[in-house]
Amino acid sequence: MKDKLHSCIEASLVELRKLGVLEGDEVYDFRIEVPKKAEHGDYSTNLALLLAKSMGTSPRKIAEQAATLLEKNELFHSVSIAGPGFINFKLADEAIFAVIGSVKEQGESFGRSSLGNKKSIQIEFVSANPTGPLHVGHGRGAAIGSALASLYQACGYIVHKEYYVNDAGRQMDILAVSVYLRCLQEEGCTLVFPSNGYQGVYISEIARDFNRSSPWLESSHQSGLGGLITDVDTDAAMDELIACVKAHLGTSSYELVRSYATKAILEGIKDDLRVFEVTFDSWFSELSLHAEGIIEASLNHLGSKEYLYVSDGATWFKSTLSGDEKDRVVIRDNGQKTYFAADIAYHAGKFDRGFEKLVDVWGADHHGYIPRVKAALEAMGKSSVDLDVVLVQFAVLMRDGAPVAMSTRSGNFVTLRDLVDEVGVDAARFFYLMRRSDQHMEFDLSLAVSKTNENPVYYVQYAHARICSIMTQASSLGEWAWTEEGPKHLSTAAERKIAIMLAGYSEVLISAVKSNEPHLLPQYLRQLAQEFHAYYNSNKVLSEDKAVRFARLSLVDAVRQVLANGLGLLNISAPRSM
RNA sequence: GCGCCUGUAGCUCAUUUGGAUAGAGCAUCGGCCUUCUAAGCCGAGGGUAGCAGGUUCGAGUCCUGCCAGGCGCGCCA
Repeated sequence: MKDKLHSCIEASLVELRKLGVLEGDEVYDFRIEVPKKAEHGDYSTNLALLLAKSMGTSPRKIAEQAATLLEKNELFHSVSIAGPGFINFKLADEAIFAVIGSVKEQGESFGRSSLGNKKSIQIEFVSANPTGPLHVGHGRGAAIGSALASLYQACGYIVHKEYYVNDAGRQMDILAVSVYLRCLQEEGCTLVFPSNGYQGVYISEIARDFNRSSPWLESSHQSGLGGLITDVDTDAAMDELIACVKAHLGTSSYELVRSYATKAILEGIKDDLRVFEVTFDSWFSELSLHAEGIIEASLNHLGSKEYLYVSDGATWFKSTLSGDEKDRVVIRDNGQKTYFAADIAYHAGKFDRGFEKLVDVWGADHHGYIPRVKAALEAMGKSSVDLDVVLVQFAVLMRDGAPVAMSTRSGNFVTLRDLVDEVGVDAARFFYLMRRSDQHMEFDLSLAVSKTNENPVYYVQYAHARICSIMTQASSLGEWAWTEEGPKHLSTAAERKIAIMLAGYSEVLISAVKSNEPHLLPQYLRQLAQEFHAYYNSNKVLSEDKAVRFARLSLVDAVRQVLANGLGLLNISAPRSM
């Protein structure tokens, strides 16, 4: 509808130029908006305010001239001028309620658009280190990433969802050592478990399973690790411990422990996501980049363009060339490639795989990482503007009014699975998606768990269920249909408001995609549900008057369809009864 | 110290990307089930949008300076 208005106004601009009222051929970025107050009409535009600025005349005067022209269009019931020079439109009933027919006709695909023009986009999200189960912090990234994926898809993009598995590097060594120490303990060895190892109970469970499946370990258990395990919890001590375990087990056995542990954790993560109904198209292993020499290749590429230099025995990437605070190490003086080196190869590789646009969903604590990745993409000859990084803030987890400390290392955290078990997928998702992702969010566990009825998801779902119930009863009264007479029987402000909201659904999806802000959809759905609930309470849908009944049924059925479509994109159920 | 982000009702958050009188939920108070689901609706109270300037027809939104909070600042990932 806004598009239609937009072209009407464009046409009137041409007229104004012909009449000599308007000079030049400047393009004006005027906006069509739905005013907050119904008295201001169905739609309004700030066109005259913009014109006045460049022409140096009074906005109201221009508005009047434009309004006289526009009034001739049969789309409008009336055109008026208000305030500093807003042009307000009241549309003809037929135009306003035409959306009902569109919803009916398009059904599940109502709201979809071709904005993306089949552009291929990859969305990477969650990508949590495989060192433990997903906790409630990861849940937000999972919800946002999957919602974004659906939104992009609805807007005409070809979407690929990926999970980047950080299965290489020191953290995985720490994981392997943690598991191995638990293996020894299971077999009766007494040892001091380092506090900077992974201490969650799930580590012991993995160790137990591993012991059962790998009796070859027994000999190594018996010999123990000697006196090398200390309770000094420094990074250096951990490195020493890692080296010690590697030497003790030998490379192949050590790799066996490590890959077993990684696999077990990853299976757990996949399970957590399955329970949360989040799916991925691919799981990309960081290890595979190392194994296949891909990192090497991308470093060579950077080297050949003179983006690398050696200093203090390490190899550095000149990220400051693209505005990063400092240059970054890609190869440490011990010869090991950094995580960043892998990330360069990974991100550049995404474009080589054919994706035209990338979205990364990261924890907000990684914000300092953006400049170096963008710098790397530029240096690799890719366009950094095709990478959007969506930062997801996860500030405080509250229980009984007090913050809950969370740490993967200590195993002291609330898992995503626990949350989903307690409140269900629908409530958890809606809760995560309701607020701007880059905004700190207070997650009140006591509230989420104990008073689930306060979750706004039920408010939206309830509206849907209510309409379904009406529909069931309507069908028992016989066939009904939306006819040309319909608009005549829909005349209240509330009915217009609902129709305008329905017409704006597609734009909500588009702006959510353009700004990577999925929360716009839940906000919209809540508002639509609110309009419906209010309408329901003051107007009987199943009126005695057949014509009125048909019109109202058509309106609320369109609401039902849009609620269902929106909830569907968020992967939240739209129950027929509650 | 430097960088990024944030500051809106008692609490948790929105605010159509610079628009008209800043809105919801929770909490408090008062109404509405003998008409379609009360997980709902209607009403009341509650605001110097951190503070101070600036930009312009117009600022919660943009700019500057303070104040407060969060995160980041490693040859970790």
